[in-house]
Amino acid sequence: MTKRQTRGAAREKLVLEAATELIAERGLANIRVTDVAERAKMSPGHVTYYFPSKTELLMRAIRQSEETFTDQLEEEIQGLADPWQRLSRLIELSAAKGPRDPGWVLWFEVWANAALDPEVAKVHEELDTRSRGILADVIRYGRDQGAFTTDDPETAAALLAAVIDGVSIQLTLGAPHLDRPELLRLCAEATQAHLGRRPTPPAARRRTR
Amino acid sequence: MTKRQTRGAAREKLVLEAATELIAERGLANIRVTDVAERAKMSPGHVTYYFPSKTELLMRAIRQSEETFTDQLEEEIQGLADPWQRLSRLIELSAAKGPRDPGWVLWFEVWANAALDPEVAKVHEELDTRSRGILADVIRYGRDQGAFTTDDPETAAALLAAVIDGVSIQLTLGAPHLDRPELLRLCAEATQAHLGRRPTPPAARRRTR
Amino acid sequence: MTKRQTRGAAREKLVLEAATELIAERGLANIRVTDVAERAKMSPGHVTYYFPSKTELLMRAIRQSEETFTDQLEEEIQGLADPWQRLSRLIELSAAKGPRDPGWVLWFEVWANAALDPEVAKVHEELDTRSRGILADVIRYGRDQGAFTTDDPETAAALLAAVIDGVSIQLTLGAPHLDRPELLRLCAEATQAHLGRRPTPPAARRRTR
Amino acid sequence: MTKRQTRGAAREKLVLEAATELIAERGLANIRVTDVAERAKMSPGHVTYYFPSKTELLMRAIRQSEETFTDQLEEEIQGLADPWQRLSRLIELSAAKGPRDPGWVLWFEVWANAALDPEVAKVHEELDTRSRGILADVIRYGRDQGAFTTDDPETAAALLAAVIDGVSIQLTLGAPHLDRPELLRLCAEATQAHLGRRPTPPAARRRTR
DNA sequence: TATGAATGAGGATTCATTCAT
DNA sequence: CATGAATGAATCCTCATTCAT
Repeated sequence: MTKRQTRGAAREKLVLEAATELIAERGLANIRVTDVAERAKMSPGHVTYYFPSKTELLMRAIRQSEETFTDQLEEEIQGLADPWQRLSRLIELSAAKGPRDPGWVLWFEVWANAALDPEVAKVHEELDTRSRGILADVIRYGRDQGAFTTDDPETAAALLAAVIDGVSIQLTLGAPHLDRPELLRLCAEATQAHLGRRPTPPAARRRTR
Repeated sequence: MTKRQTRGAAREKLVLEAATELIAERGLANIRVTDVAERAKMSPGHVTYYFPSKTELLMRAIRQSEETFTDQLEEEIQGLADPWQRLSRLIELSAAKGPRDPGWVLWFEVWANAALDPEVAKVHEELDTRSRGILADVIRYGRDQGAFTTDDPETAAALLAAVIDGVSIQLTLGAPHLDRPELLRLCAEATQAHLGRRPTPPAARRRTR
Repeated sequence: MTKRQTRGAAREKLVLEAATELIAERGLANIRVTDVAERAKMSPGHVTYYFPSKTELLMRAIRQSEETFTDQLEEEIQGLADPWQRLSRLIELSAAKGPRDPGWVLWFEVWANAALDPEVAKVHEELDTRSRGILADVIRYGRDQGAFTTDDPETAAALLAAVIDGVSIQLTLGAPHLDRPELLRLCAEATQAHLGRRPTPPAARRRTR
Repeated sequence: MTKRQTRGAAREKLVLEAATELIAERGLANIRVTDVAERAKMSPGHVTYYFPSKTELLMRAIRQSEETFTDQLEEEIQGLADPWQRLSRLIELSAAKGPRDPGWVLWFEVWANAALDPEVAKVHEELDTRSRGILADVIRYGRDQGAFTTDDPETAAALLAAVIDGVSIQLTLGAPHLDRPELLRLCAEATQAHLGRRPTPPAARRRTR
């Protein structure tokens, strides 16, 4: 890898980061190529040089953001031996941290656009599949450890994904009716009910998506 | 109400319907005042006459769509005496009907915009509150009938809302991993686990949101 | 025709005229929508309102210019009873008036673009067909009057068109080797040779295309 | 000439050829420096290194293309002793070969641009003069051989040039009214009429401009 | 020589909004 | 009420040209 390539990759990453931030802040439809360029400290023309179309740019930004999160999630999860703790930590890390959580605002954009644009739909499915795979892995691990009772980890993962999504919507939009710990407890409870008993109440720690 | 007012109201409704359809089809960001005017068979100038700003127009379209649905939902639900049946029918009517369900695509738009625009956030909270109120009513009814065990219908409603939302995202985006009946069963199951046993298997009928 | 329509048509004509002038002055590739708008005294957006694309605008400008000329040509030609005079006047009116003759610069643009763009090719063929039709009519008239000898007016028209075009290129580009009267004489001579003898030398009058 | 210079000249020629092809294919206005660079298999920066401005590049491409053709034309013509044959072969080689003949599409560009840009006008005059010189030479040769009757070869050449140009426009733009042999016959006929009788029927061979 | 990343002015096109009719 | 022509700011994208390597 030459110096030039390194530099190019670095600048590309800059653009991606700028785009990611801006989408979360203002929404896909409300940012201009120029905004991204400004934040990435380069010319608008150069943003287009790397990313031929606006859509292209935004798609890539979304994918990168999610991959970064997933990598961190998997790594942290591996360190926990107790299945219930692992599950509970997964929920805590995945669910929205609170109003306007950038990671989830990004997901809202993906959902809205995936429903309309086949290109985005493809990206969504890809990310969604990987994400659900991680959930299923956690469940399989618990089953193999004898902690969970299930013969269909995929279905359990679908339920888990649904609750996390549903609860995160409420958290991201600042639903004033329940606080975060309570909502996360609901997630865990629903999953536990599906996977078997032993409601080990999860200890809560923090981490921003 | 004079003839003129009646006519005006009718045309206003036309615009609203046109806007609602278009948002679900193409997304908030991709429709123009002119598009709405064309579909409502009037001039762009006249659309603006009724709705001073584009935002205004879209906000009202969203609210009206949801109110229509809620009205129908409540009416149909009232007719069912059995609490479990009522709950199960609620889930069935509320959850997405399948890929690209217009009602849910609209919700995706609301989420994405509510996270960024206080105006939309206000509308979202209003609609969301009413919606969760209906869920809580169903749960309270079940508790009063002795079918459900809970001393916090609001929390139960929050869980129910979360699962319906989460599952509907998967259905609307055409997740290929599970089919609708199975996903609805997951919703019912999770709610039942929270509210007490007695898993009355829900009878399935159709209705479009 | 209402006042509004009249006004619309008038403004459309304004745009057309502005575009025609500008193309002849600077060439198709070197004018901007803004330039046309400025000369037509309206906003650039409105130019696009009438003519969705730049190409569209320019095509129409070209067609209108040619039609105007053709109409005038036909009218003037009709007035001449003598076939040789009619032919000679046709040549004089059609051929380029001198360096940078606007009408012919426009034709250069048409040729260059017709060779590359099917849309323009279609317009060219249409105009070219009408133009050659007029030449053929003049020749047929001469034959019917007993002045010309030919049993194929179309072929004679093709030759006449070729000489006029060829000579006009030289005149428009300011070829310094021959003057206009001499070149027009060559056109007439070549046609006469093809159509029969009696080389009535044409009397020259002026008219700008 | 060192190896380096040879290599440089070779690359320069590559650029010229690429530009020539592209202009004929897409038109002067529709090609980018980058396009030329791609076809010449070098970087856009390097194309600019050889040709400081886009205009410069295109001018030279046009000139080179024409010189190549003229050289070949003169060589082939020399081989024919019979004046009428020489003339007829000249017409055949010079006139457009059919729709979209690249050499003539290039000429269309030159005409269109020469009418507007003095730089191009200069190049056009230079090429045009040389070209008409060849025609005049052929005519002088015929006169010296006693085949043609004329005391003004320049004028005869002007007529010949005009017919060839006019007929080639029709051929290049795919005029569907006459076929090539017939049109070439018209060229020869018109020239013969001007130069004297003795219509030696021309033998037809091929060559691309 | 040669590269290709980077620039940034330029220009077509879009579209909410206004307003004369 | 209703129209739709007219506006012109906003914005995406293009591309000749530069320059560090």
